[in-house]
Amino acid sequence: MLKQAGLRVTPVRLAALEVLRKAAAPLDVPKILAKLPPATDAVTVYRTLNTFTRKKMVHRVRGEDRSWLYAIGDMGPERHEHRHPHFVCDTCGKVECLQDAEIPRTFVRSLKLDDAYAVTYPEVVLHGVCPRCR
Amino acid sequence: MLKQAGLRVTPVRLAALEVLRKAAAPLDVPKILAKLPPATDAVTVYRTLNTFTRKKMVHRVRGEDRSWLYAIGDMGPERHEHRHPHFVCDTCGKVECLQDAEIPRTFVRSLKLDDAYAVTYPEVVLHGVCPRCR
DNA sequence: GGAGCAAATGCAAGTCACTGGCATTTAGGA
DNA sequence: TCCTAAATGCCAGTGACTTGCATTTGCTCC
Repeated sequence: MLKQAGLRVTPVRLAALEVLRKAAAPLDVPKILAKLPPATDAVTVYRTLNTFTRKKMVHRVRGEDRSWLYAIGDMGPERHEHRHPHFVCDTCGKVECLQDAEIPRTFVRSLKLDDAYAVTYPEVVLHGVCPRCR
Repeated sequence: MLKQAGLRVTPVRLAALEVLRKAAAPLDVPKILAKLPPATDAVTVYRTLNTFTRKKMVHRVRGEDRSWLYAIGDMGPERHEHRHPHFVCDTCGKVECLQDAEIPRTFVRSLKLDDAYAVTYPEVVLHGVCPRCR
């Protein structure tokens, strides 16, 4: 996979890929770092993930706390596309996955977007006040 | 307004409220700080805004990057509800407002959400690749 | 119109995610 | 095996934000 991208095969890269491969969900850098051997240099990991992103080996998505989360190719957007909306409570700041509600397949189309934009998936965040804060 | 919330009336608080009152859009702390008298202590402003948030005098919404934006009560979510979707390019990371596309009024209802959640506005972020990165 | 005190402030210092510079090491083609 | 560009590791720096603590200041109660 590294060779395919024209990158050298190095221990850090292999380890990072392995962590992402085993991950059940997209991870941010600190979480990745925690799963890597203790002596691993944080700077290298940041650079490694930037490289992976540039080479499109991983998907980089925004986390709820507005950090970047990384996920390996075949478990990227498709598997984690969050077909369900999220709910952000503007009082307590908590975020919930609304598993039950599904974003209609027709939704993106209904926006009548310019064809120049290639949408991979829609993210819906409902703002409001959660049951606990009302 | 401060007294109503059971807070003391102090110069920093008055100035911060004034800045938010005059703001056309939600601001993050650095931006607020820039509009305050030069000698204003950043720590105090952070604390002030946390206090305002706790007392529900301001709305705190998430910014595009990992930051909080603050807006005063009556120009909070309603006036800045971003009735239009946003587009995030997962290649270059840039965020755009898709002014032309409007989120259907019926959208939130169509999700058939639990009544316990009081939705003030829906935020839609389309992920994909922007025209420039294709 | 004080006096007293909790609340608010200001300053120093610390944390945390992340970046840039630069010397050293190393992968991998010749 | 050699050589070089690529990758790493370490240092230091940035920028947003927090914590601790001593000092100041609104505000209540006399």
